[in-house]
Amino acid sequence: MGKGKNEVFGKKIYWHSTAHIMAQAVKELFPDVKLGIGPAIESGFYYDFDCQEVTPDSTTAYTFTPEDLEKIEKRMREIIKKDYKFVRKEIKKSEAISLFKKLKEDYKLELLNELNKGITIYSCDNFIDLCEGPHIPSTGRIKAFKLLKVAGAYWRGNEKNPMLQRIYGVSYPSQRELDEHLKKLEEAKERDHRKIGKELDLFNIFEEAGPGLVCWTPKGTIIKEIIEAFWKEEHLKRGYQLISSPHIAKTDLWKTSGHYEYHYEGMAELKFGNENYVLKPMNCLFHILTYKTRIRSYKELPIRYAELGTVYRYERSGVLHGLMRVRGFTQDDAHIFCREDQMVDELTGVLELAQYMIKTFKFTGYQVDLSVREPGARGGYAGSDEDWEKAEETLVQVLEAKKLDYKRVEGEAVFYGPKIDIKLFDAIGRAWQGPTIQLDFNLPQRFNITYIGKDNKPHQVFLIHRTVLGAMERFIGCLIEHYKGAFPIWLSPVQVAVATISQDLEDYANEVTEKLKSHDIRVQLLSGAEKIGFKIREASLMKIPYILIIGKREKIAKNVSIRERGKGDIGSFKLDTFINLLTKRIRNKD
RNA sequence: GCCGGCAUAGCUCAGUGGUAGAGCAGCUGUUUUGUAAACAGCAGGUCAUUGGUUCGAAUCCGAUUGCCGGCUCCA
Repeated sequence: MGKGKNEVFGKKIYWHSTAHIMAQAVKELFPDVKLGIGPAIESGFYYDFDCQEVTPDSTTAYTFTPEDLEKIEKRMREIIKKDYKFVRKEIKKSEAISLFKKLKEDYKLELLNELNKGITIYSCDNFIDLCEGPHIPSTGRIKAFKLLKVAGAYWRGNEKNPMLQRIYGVSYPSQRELDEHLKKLEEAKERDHRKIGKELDLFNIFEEAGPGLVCWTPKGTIIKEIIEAFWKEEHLKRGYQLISSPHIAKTDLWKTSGHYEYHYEGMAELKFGNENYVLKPMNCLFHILTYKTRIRSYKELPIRYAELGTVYRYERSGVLHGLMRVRGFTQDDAHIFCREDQMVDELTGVLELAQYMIKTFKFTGYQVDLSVREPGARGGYAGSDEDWEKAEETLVQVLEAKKLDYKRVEGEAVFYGPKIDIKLFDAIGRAWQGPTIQLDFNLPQRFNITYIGKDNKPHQVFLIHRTVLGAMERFIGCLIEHYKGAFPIWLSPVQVAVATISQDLEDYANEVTEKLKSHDIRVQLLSGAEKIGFKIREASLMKIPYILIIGKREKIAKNVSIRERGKGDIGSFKLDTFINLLTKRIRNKD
């Protein structure tokens, strides 16, 4: 299947039909399961099953074993071989209700309750399912499939509902395409930042220290520091002022902001002397206090405070994931205090900076979401309807001016305002929120953040919270997967390995190493008794961009022999020539 | 937090009720080397923790912790 729009559509039909075949097989093998839903997803399909009745005496629901999956696959093959037709039928709601009542499909009945017209069912041999369709004509069209994993999933995604068993799978019109898909999944594992992080010795998360708390190694810290230095430089260029704030603040401050009630689960409170303090889950309050240290004139605005601020949030144990979701992380935070007439320029500036970051780090795939309110939802949101409408209008204006493809997502906004979220993808296609630009109608009110206007009267400021990377941990996690550990030279913890062929060449190798160091190049000398092949292998596995081979010939000619990552031996050069080439590449973030 | 799986040496992994294993890494020695792994020896483990079953547990059962895949959550 290609990438054309029709074919993508076809893929969904193909996968959805395979989900039906799977449901049929499961129902035949486990007649007491109740069906949930079985849609096609980004890459494949799933179907949810309630297994409570499979073992009616047990207090816990039956769960599918790997052996069950094999049995289900076997049964699916038989159904496919029979080449049953998928038959579509439109029926009345009342008929549908009595049909699914008879079948004891409680979940289908629940879905039916919310449907009014155009109710269709699909049958295939003796299997009937409530389904909008469309489907492929017959089961025989499925040529290759595999069931991949089984997982728990709440009915309708609500944790108050029963947990169903979800089986994931994928199918293709040929074995070759299926094999390619499976191979891609295998290859994606090689990009996993947790694996690469260990191999390249970039970071650790110690059980002894606590889950979700990252300890950067010397190599990881180099990467982090370089990114942070770059970040600071770019912010100063753009009129931001750097500030820095402590890790804790009095609980009362978080009560004033409203965070205390709302964010309680994720916030850690501690006794500090005789008073209660909160371990900061965000940096904004310190920025606001700094703003409020004096009366501000309209002439001073916009004020842009930026900080690489480390925050702590209690994330539930099941959601932690390497560097991508942690409990302590450094936000590349900034707060912009501005007037309404400055909003468009400020938002545009932030969006441009975020795009510049993405471009500099050479991210190709990302997604832009415009997160707005739940339609019709009234309570629980700060700000007036008018505020929200105007804010959305402004955000749209900015996005369209930048000609960005974006998706409007209702209900994704936070309670205090709408936002633009930029999502980065990991190796297996999971989206992680990186940069975010959020408008805040809440804090300016609660803290009475104002400026004195031309009219000599106080006006409420417009507050923008924003990150252009997201958080250092997550951003570097995405970077590792994006580069597969082969960082561009400006970010590489070790930029050059100097490898001697025999130990009597150490003098010249030292001379080369010192010269590189004097040009601020990060260099590692491999001067041990090992053979050159061993040293090359070591340096290659560490993904060092350049390896300089030092042998007798090089020493006599005062040359270095160069191996470039991904290219191999590129020949002998004068050291100065190499340094020029290298410093240019570093400068250009090539 | 929920569902399922997993946890053996620094790393990658073997070991299904009867004395804890390999490769790599480490240390010591030999080798002095020309573009992705030289050779030998040595050392290294309360089998995550904990309770139970058993004459006997890495192995079977329970609890806890952590990790993995989902779900939910995520200012």
